[in-house]
Amino acid sequence: MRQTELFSKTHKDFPKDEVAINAQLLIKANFVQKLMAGVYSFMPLGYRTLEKIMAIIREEMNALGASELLMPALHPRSIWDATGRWDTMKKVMYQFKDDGGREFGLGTTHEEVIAVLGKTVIDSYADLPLAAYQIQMKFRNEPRAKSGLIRGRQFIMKDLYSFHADEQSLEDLYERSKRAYLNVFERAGLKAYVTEASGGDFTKSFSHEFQVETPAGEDETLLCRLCGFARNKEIADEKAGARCPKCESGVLEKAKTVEVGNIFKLGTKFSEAAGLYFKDKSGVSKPVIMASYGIGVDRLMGTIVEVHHDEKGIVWPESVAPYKVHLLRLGDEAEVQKFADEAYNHLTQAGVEVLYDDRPDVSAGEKFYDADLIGLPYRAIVSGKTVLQEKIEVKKRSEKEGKLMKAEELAKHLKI
RNA sequence: CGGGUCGUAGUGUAAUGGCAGCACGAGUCCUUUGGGAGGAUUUAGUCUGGGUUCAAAUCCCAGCGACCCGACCA
Repeated sequence: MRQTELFSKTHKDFPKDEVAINAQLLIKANFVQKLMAGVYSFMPLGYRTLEKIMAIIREEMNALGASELLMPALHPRSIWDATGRWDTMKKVMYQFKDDGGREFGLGTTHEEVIAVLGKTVIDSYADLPLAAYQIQMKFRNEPRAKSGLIRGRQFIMKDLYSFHADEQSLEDLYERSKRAYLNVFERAGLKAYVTEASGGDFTKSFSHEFQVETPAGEDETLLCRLCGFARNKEIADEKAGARCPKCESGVLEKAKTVEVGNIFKLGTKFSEAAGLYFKDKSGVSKPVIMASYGIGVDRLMGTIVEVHHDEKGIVWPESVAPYKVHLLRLGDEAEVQKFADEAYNHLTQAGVEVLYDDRPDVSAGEKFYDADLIGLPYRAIVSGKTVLQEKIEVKKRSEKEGKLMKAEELAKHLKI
């Protein structure tokens, strides 16, 4: 991508109202723009990062045997009345009427819709288990949107729903989903703690949250760094400083964390409400057992920035960086242009994702600042100096010193 | 939803009742090009509505909006 063609421009100043680091950096580097509190546009660089994150999520969900689908954001009141949640979720659901007086809500979550869909594919125990997921926009009337991408009124969520004939089948997928979730977060550059939390209205057992430690977090989690045990502070009987109840040798610490995912056993509440039943082996009709599994996709992006940045800007993990290499052309002389164009073409054709700062009349210093701010994993420089040696100067964002190499060498290096 | 802070050019800021100014950005021209270059010139603003006053960006009231603390958070 040539930067002269990119629908994006960095800002010289931090946005004055933002305190959250993820909001400051993502807006300054123009990965996102705020339309109103808790509602963001994803600019080309931000959208590419989102796509990278979504690709990781898709791989892990598909590996669980789940099918991807897409449900509507606009829901009729009737499906929410069936579960009684039209009233109980009044405060968080955007609800409205059309000119004819019909009532609608914008989806806060999709248990109601998926249960209805389940009826079209599930008849018998032989159809189970099944799992389906989507990556879609959710709407919640947050009384207080805050912390940039961490808590929005409109946000992107991956929601997976699973359907089972018995508890054992549910337990099996539930445990496998924990591993899949940890894979997602690890691949995105985050260490997540599987955290015991309240099971909510639907189950007596715990639900599980995936918490990432960062000062920007709005949750408080008691965790044991020794064995990785973690419990939401809201339900914990223990206090900070107490011995870990799991490994019995670590000490529990209170940490600020961001909840990037959660998994819930739903039981049969939604299947019963929607009339989602299956025939077991003896021909008896039973409600399908369900579970739901969520990941806040854009919240995950914000959390990555909270964890991976320095005083100069973002330091993207390679797995989610919008491009792998930021190629900077310093100087507009014909030889430099030609050499830089060739390097860009070579890398691109070799399959390397390159953002090419081909802007004319922009000082070297400004290009350096922008490159540090945007935070791609590798910076490659072409200038009068490097052209003389017929090489480019390559430096990792996370390192101080670069070295000269040919474009072919860089392409080869990145392929490994 | 309670409490607090705050709304001035595209962005960041100054002007504490008396001519709305500065920097960056953007446009044009010239010079520059390894860590946000220099000169010349042009451009653009007081959130909305009401009130007080000879006079309001400034004081008062209301609304709208942003951020922070709390409450809330399938």
